[in-house]
Amino acid sequence: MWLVEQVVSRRIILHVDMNSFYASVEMAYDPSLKGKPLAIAGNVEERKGIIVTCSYEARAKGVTATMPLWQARRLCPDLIIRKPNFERYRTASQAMFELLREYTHLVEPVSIDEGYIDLSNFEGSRPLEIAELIQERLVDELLLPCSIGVAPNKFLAKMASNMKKPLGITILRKRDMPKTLWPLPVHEMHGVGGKTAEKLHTIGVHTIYDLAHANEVQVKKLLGVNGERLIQKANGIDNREVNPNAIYDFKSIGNSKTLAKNTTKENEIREVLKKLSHSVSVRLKRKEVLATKLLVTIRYGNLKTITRSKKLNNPIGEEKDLFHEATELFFSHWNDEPIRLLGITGQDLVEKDDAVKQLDLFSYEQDAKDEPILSIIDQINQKYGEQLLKKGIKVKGKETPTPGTSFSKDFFT
DNA sequence: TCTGGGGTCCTAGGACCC
DNA sequence: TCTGGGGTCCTAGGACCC
Repeated sequence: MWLVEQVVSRRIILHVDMNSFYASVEMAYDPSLKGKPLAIAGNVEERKGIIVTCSYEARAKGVTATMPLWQARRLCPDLIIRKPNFERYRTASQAMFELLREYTHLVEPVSIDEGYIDLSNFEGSRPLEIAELIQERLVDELLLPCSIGVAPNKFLAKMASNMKKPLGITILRKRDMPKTLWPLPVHEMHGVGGKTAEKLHTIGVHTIYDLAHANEVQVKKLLGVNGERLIQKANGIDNREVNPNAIYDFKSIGNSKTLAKNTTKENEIREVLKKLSHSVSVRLKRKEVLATKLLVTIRYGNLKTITRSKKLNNPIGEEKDLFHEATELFFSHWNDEPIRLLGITGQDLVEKDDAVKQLDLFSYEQDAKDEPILSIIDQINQKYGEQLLKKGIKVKGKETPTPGTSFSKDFFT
């Protein structure tokens, strides 16, 4: 126990946070944009465009992320607006993480533009020197500015990287907390949003100090298990590890689209669901996974948003299957009011190979009673024959198990 | 002229089973 | 007569983050 605490307390974690990432990448591609008020905005030609991110020159004029485009233009008439170019951002992101991995493999990307590094076992230079080197190199080699937090755990590193922007490096030790962390309003804490802050205010918690010293029972009653975690973090305790493999266990893949105009037309709705099914299918295939649960999001004209989901008998990934399930879900729950946004998300993802094995076991049990055996074999062959063949598995057609018995491994040669 | 699109995690109620 | 209690699965919604 003593040993564990020694090890834990000696960790050195960096949080690297890229400064106005999309805008910086655009500036790296087109140096003429440098030093100018630049905003990246979606839906530029439609009425619902909002600012995704903007340069510090734009921020100086009052432009902020999520601000409607028309409002940003009014605040900053010479604002340069670019549409997002995700391919570019992904490429820049990869280059950025590769640079970080030159120092250790213990790099955990959190999103496209931020990540944690565990330098606890790094020999040689001091953590601050490494942070400075990383920051310099990202600017010199990729033209991308970042802020870095250096701390004994993820939470403090995250809070630290947020303290100096742009191009800051902040060390936040536990003994610095009373001076730098505790005086901050509680809503500036990572994990505390508007609603949680409001709830905390009702019990007299206004600063991170207040939270650190709040009554645990009271906070837990108010916020559930999250309340306990928040109190721990406010006290500088966070034992979460830096996990370089976290990016591989993604849980869902979805796409949604705010329509140019609200609609009640069925053919338009089908058209949108079709496009969404297509893009989700492409992304599922790229990651070689299938969805065992499908979620449809409907946002009405009054911004009321509902989700309807369905557990699927068989994992799916094909556009037509996604479309089929999505339309069924949609039309059995739509209240006929005008639609503003539609979304399709595949959840509970399984590896394609696993899915094939499981499907065979189940599909026989479910379908066998009503259908001739051969047609089930045909079904499997039709749907998965290609994949099975690739793996050197051939489905036998001559076996005739009694309906009601389940498939065994012997069913495949 | 308000408010996009990609996610994760947690909670809570009902069904169902033992 | 008047109904336990625990566990799991499914679904819907909410909060939060970038």
